[in-house]
Amino acid sequence: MSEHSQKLLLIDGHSLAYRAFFALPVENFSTTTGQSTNAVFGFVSMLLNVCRDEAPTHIAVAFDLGRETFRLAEYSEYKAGRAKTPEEFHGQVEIIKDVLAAMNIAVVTKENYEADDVLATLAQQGEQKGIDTYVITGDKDSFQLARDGVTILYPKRGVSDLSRMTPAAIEEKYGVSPANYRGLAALVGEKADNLPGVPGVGEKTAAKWLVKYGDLPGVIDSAEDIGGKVGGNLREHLDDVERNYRLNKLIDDLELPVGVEDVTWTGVDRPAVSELFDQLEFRQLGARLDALVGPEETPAEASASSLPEVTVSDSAALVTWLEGTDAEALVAVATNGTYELGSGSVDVIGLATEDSAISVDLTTLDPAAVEALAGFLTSHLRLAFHGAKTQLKALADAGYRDVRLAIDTEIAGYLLEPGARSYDLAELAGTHCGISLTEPADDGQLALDLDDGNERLTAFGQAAAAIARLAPVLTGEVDAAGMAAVLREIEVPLVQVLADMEHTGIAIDRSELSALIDEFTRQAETCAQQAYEAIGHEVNLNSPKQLQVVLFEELDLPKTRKTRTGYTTNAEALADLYIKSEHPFLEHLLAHRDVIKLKQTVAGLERMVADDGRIHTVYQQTIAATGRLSSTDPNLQNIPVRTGAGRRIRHVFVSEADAGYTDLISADYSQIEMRIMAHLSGDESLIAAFNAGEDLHSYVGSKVFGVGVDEVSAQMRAKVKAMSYGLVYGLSAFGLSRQLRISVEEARALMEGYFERFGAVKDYLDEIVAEARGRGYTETMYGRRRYLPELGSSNRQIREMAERAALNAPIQGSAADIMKIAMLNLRDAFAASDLKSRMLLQVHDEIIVELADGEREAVSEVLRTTMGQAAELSVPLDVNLGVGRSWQDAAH
DNA sequence: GCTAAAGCAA
DNA sequence: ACGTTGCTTTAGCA
Repeated sequence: MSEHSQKLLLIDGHSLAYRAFFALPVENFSTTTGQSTNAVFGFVSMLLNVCRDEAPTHIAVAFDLGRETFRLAEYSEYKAGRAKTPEEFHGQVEIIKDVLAAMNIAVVTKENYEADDVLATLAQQGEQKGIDTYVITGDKDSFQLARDGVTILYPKRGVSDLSRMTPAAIEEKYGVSPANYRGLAALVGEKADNLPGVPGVGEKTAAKWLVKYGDLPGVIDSAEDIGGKVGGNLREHLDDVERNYRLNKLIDDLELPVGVEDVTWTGVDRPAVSELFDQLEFRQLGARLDALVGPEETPAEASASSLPEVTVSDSAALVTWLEGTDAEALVAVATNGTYELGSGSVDVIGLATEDSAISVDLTTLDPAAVEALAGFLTSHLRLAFHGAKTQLKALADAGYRDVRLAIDTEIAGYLLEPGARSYDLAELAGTHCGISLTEPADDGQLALDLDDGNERLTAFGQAAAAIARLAPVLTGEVDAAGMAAVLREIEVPLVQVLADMEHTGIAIDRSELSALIDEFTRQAETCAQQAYEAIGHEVNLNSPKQLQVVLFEELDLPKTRKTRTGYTTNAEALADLYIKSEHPFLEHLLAHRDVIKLKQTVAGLERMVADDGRIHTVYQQTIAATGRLSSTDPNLQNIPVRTGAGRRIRHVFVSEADAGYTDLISADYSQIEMRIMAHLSGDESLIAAFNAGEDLHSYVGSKVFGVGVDEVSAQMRAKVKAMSYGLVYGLSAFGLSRQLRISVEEARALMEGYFERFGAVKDYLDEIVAEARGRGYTETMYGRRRYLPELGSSNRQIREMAERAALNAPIQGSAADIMKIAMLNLRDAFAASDLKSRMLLQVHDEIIVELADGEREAVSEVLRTTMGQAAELSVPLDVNLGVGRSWQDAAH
């Protein structure tokens, strides 16, 4: 290529990124992970346009480097008074640099110099080599660089519309040559750089003087000759003008690590750019890049088509495959099985490495093959599953015990995006590996043709093959996000602990349960009859719609708070209505509500009692966005406890005396979230409160109300307690006032008093939200993330919800992490001491253990110390214990 | 089969 | 508008 056809493109990276940031609405540009991308998008879009229009052969992007520029050293007020850069801009410059790296575009910086100096130096070099040069920058000082062969592309509005500032264009616009532009800028001043000019002198006057006296030194020499008010101003501000003139000169002879010849543009690393654009969720830019450099061959198809062919294997082939598999290799497993009400079975297993996959019908295996498979599953060190827990339970029931889990791709997917709805294997394989997969029908959806048995079989081999490909990709992403320990040391080991707890289940006193059902059913009927009598007819008390007719039309009671579909009939509103009207219908309706809820709860429990007389709840490990577990089938984490009638339900959860388990023991963390808040905020007063050994809320109350601990009244304690707990949820003064039934003013005063005493808590909560807004996610003590893209929403309600979620997530999530660590350590501690007692339930901050005969003292000690030592905080982790035959009796 | 409303837990 | 994280039940609609 001959020299004169070369074209050099020089870009001021920071200046263009910053302009792009303000040109594009930030709320329209953010990834699902919460990273703002508007500046990146605008910058890259501009870059692609210019590359298309100018077809440069050389490109360099300069960034400012170092805070102590020589200009600042000379003038300490340089660029002072600039608005702080918005949170959402942070990080975007680094991403732009990543994109540039992927596009093989040189990034040039020079310590203590600004980007424009770098550009001036490169432009100077370009000119000497006779290369056509284009400088893109939002800084007008660069106009001094314009000459034949050096054009400034100056963004008019936003970044997409660039003015071509040739020497002629500058002359026309400002009335001075590019060489004189510096003088003009010095006279006029530059507000953005905090460089004041001569008052009353604008571009027109400055240009007139420069033309008349030749250049700025000429103007200064002739300052005495200039009359009028502006002449006087000039003479008064000569120092400023000379300073401006010195500072706005761009340095064009820097020693740079690279020269013009080093910034040849050789084309883009298309796969790297694609991956970045995927991460940034840029769709249209990929197509525009294709138009520029030609489309990429699709590696997605390549990897999908290279998924290994699935071989349907018999006993002999299975044994051969197992023997031929490297002991170090990652082996993925996908099974077809069921597990319900405490027992399960498996009939198909798919096994795969990265390049080999088999499917096996387990019902056809001979004993030797079964033994070989069982041995493999318990000994192989790198087994990967997708949703292992159910499969481990089913495998155990089928005789394949102690399967050693190394990685679960569903959990890895959850950690990467804990707010997602599901972690479907086919979806993850598609988005992370470009594999398209038709999912095997799992959970008993076996309505397939028997003729199609082969297809059903191979589906599991194929799933295993996808897992084998997916696992290293996902673990790499988890590691990169700093969650390696959360995955490998908490979540994956926990799978077996939960599987064991679910498999064990908790014993139910069935006769007592059915007696409760009868009792609640009778009471519900009585309440219903009384309610009907009060209004003279029957109505479906479970139907809010029908109730609204009765309450607001028939009885003409005052309207309650509006819901989307009408007026609320919730308990709070009904209680208010009862105070106002004293209508007996309301009384009976509320009583019915209470008792029907209890009836539903106990009836639901009875349906879930398995043949072994126990309830086997299922813990969901990939649902709660904060890292908590949840419980289903049935939910044992919301069994009533606040009312006497509710607590009677806990009386049916018992230890199984006949099997040698005398009691249940319940261990719960005392105020764990408040303790975490004390630890994370480092608030000395709150830490002191926990170390004081007094009742926490009374102690805090004594500080807030300025009285002695003994003088804290029950009301004061209740207020402080509500306040303390509300903090963790982002409670407002309004919410506090409503909960405590006090005025908003009083609630606000209470909050102010609280924050006065516990200021570091407030600072910490504010900081969590600010930090989350900046980087797009929150983090627990152990690095578990929660992404909150809604923090950038322009919808206030959505944004504020995200803010409350942000301040809650690290606290609730750290508590969840600590409890999970405690559970792992408890499992080990029980095993180490050869204790027969076993963990049954987890209710967020509580563990229920079934206590084997004679182990009360030992287990109590293990629970207290293991839970207490699960984390090292700056406050003690207190554990409360209670023992009794039933869950209720074990309450403390 | 879906959503809304209700209410239970930490 | 106003307090986080969940699950289950029922009614009522499609």
